[in-house]
Amino acid sequence: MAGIRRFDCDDILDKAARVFWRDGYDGASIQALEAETGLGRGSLYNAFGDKAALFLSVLDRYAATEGAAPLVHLSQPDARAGLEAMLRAMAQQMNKPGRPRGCLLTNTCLGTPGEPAVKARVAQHLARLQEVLEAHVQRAASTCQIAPATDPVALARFYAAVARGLGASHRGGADLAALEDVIDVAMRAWPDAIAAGGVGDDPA
Amino acid sequence: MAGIRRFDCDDILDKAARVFWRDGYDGASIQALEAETGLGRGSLYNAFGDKAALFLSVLDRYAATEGAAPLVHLSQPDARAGLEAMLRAMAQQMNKPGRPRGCLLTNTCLGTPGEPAVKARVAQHLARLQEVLEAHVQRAASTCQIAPATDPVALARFYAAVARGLGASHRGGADLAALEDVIDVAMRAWPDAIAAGGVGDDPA
DNA sequence: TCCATTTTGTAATGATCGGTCAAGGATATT
DNA sequence: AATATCCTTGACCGATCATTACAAAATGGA
Repeated sequence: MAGIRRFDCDDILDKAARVFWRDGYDGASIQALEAETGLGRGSLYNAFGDKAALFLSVLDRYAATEGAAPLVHLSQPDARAGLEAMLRAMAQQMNKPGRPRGCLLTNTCLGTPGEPAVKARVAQHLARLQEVLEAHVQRAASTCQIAPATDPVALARFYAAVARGLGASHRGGADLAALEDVIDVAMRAWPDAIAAGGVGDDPA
Repeated sequence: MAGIRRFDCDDILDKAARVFWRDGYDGASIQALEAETGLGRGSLYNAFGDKAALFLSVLDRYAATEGAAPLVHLSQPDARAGLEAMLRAMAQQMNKPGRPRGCLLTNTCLGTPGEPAVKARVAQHLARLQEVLEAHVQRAASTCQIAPATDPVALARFYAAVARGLGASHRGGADLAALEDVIDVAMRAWPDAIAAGGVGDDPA
């Protein structure tokens, strides 16, 4: 039956990701993983280890591909436009047909990963988004694109929360238009350099 | 041992809620529910039906108590202050000691409720928040508290997404200060009546 | 051609899952 | 006091879970 591996690991990880994405870590059965990947139990265990190890591999690949894709928009010079493009890319991504709803990382974070190692890895990947956003805001501040009084950490926390809110809303059934609305309003919170006041010292 | 019911249904529902809240619907085992409530399987099934029916009862009670509590702030005359008070009440509520992390409704929405009836009920409760927020924004508009060009649905969608983002962030380990930061920034998106432009027609 | 290595398919294992059932005991009604 | 009704207890069921063990098979190198 074998001799040399007959499948592409990344391809299998992508297919397995769909199952975890749809059913959650605990909800994904080995049987479902077999069906989706087309591999037998033996192959899965041999190639990736047990369920937790497989999921960790899935998480890492997801973070490196789907999760990282929208972040490329942050590299454009205009910090505000970059952030907005990132959020819109996330919304577009979620609405691509034939894909499970929501975001794998957010779903898993909110779900019930019995394995502590899984929880830790998810938290690690989510923390990375926070770091990237903080760096983005810091860059905007150092290039005088936002109001000087802005708290960079607070702003990064906000947009990270918005990203999670997008995932949660989409998982709950929101369509693309609803996500676009959320982004429209969220971008109103961006502290343009023209504005006088910083964050939090609103006189109202 | 028995003859007449020896427990308070609402008390049991509160205790059961903690289990579902912590472990998710699928992750909550009957054994854990027995341990938390102090009741035997028979009593649980006799009083509430099967697991799905029990969870529906839990959801309804949660929505009527914990879920509805922050909404009372919306009734104050100042629409902006009311909304901010609601969000801060949610953050305070999540950080009360000894309670599971996140929001039961959001957790369940993101998790994997195998039962379609459960999914539907969660969606129904989450839609109610959306409706309440829409009504709140409509009231703000009719009392000239926000810019006339504001899209009420979009604004309600945004703050509903923020509320879910708060739950997701808290579930992921965020502390009260982080949630306060998110709220600080989110309130910057409120379209005060003084401002000229509406939502979405930003020239940028 | 033949062997060693590695994958693959299948079966079996022990644990846990949600759900059920019969037996027993306490209360309310008469 | 007797009876009927309801609740509780605990054991039990089939199904499914993740995991492991093992034998069959196919390739790569000699």
